[in-house]
Amino acid sequence: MSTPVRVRFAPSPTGYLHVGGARTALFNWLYARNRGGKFILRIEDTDEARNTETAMQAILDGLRWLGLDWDEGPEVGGEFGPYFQSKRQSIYDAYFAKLEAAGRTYTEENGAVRFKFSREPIMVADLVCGDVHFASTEEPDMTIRRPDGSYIFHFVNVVDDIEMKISHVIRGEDHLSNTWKHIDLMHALGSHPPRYAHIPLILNPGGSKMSKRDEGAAIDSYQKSGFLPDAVFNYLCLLGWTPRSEKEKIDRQELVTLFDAADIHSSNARFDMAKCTWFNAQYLRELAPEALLGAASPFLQSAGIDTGSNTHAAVAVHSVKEKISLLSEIPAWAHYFFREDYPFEEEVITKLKAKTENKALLQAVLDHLPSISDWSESGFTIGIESVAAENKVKPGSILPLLRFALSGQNRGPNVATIAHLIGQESTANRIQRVLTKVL
RNA sequence: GACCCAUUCGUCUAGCGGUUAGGACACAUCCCUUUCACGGAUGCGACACGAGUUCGAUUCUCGUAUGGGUCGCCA
Repeated sequence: MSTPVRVRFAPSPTGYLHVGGARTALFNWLYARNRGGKFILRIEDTDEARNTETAMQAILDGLRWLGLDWDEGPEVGGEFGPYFQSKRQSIYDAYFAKLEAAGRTYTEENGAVRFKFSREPIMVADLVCGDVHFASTEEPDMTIRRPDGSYIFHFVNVVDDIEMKISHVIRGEDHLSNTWKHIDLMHALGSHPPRYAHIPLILNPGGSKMSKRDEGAAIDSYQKSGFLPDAVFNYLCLLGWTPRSEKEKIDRQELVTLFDAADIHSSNARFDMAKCTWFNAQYLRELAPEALLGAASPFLQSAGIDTGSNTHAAVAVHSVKEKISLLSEIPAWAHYFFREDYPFEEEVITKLKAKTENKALLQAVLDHLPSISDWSESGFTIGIESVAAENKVKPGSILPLLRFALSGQNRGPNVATIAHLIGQESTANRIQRVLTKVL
């Protein structure tokens, strides 16, 4: 009972990191961290024709982005390496010889080799699905080696799990039906099978398997659309697993503490982008101004916004934090803090032109501006209140006009906040410009 | 076709024989409010179906239906 926990994520570098694969990695990682075990990354690149270096980097990048660090594997090494199946041929040859010696193989006419099943009933004692019984009598013997001497997934997967002393195999439920074959192979090789935990699949909103066309299928798309890794991490955890906890927003450390493979569900879950986005909004709101600016800067840059010289940049970006759910929304909500040539939304122009007194009110504000000596948010507000009183209107009649003048749009943070951040001079210039050119 | 897994609001789920079947997302309404949001409140909304076991089934058993998966010299 004291065997150390060693789990692995074993992707095949044929494309990108899929959301289902990412969650498999996540559960393995959580299990290892919870039990004080090792999380191993093994690259299953036995199919030369389909594997690429860029695909492998995409997988590594995706795991790193999610904060899933591996204890053994590519770039970090480990005592059971190499961690690329393409570099373990001699190990496989040795195990293959063992199987041959045991009389459990036979060769096809063209040179491919099959593993002779025991044809005994086999039970998979699954941590998630319970005891699953297989008769193992109908299926044809499985091919384990190609005519060219390279090995098939089922064989190398099993050999590596033995060699790397994997204690628990946590993988997608799509592997459950083949697990008896792996156990049969393990027995033939004289090894004890690891514990298995087959986790439910992530389905698209339509209820079928997530494909690369589905929104949210590729992990790098989350980064591109402005998700925070912690939010995606949290959401993915809750797809197929529920902690004994009332809340849903749970930070990484607490998830590690709470995680237990026994609580993993056995039915598939559909992916819901709206809820994932909600999680992101929650995590976004926790970011301090500087952290938010850091996270948002790639998006600001790609929108052509330069925040470098603006000393209020962090505060400005922070002021729209509660308006948005994704980092990618920030440029549209905060661009006017960083440039004077911001656009004016057409429908707002039309609305303002409809009332002739609007122009006079803006002029009154402009005239009053120089007499505001305290350009703090409260100082500005007092100034606006006095303009309102002089013109016998409520501040609520003036503020929307100002918002439009200062930002070009009809939504955003407090007008006082905007005015304070862009400064007194820019405020006057912006009102002046609207008066002469827009209205 | 054979085998395997599953089935609670639209979605994610709680429930582990007796509950007004709870929460979250989404949606709707109201409150707050200079806007947009946040937040708060309320509403909408589910045990796939049929037998059996039981004093009593969402919960246990068996069927049926539906969904998903596996049966590759892909992984």
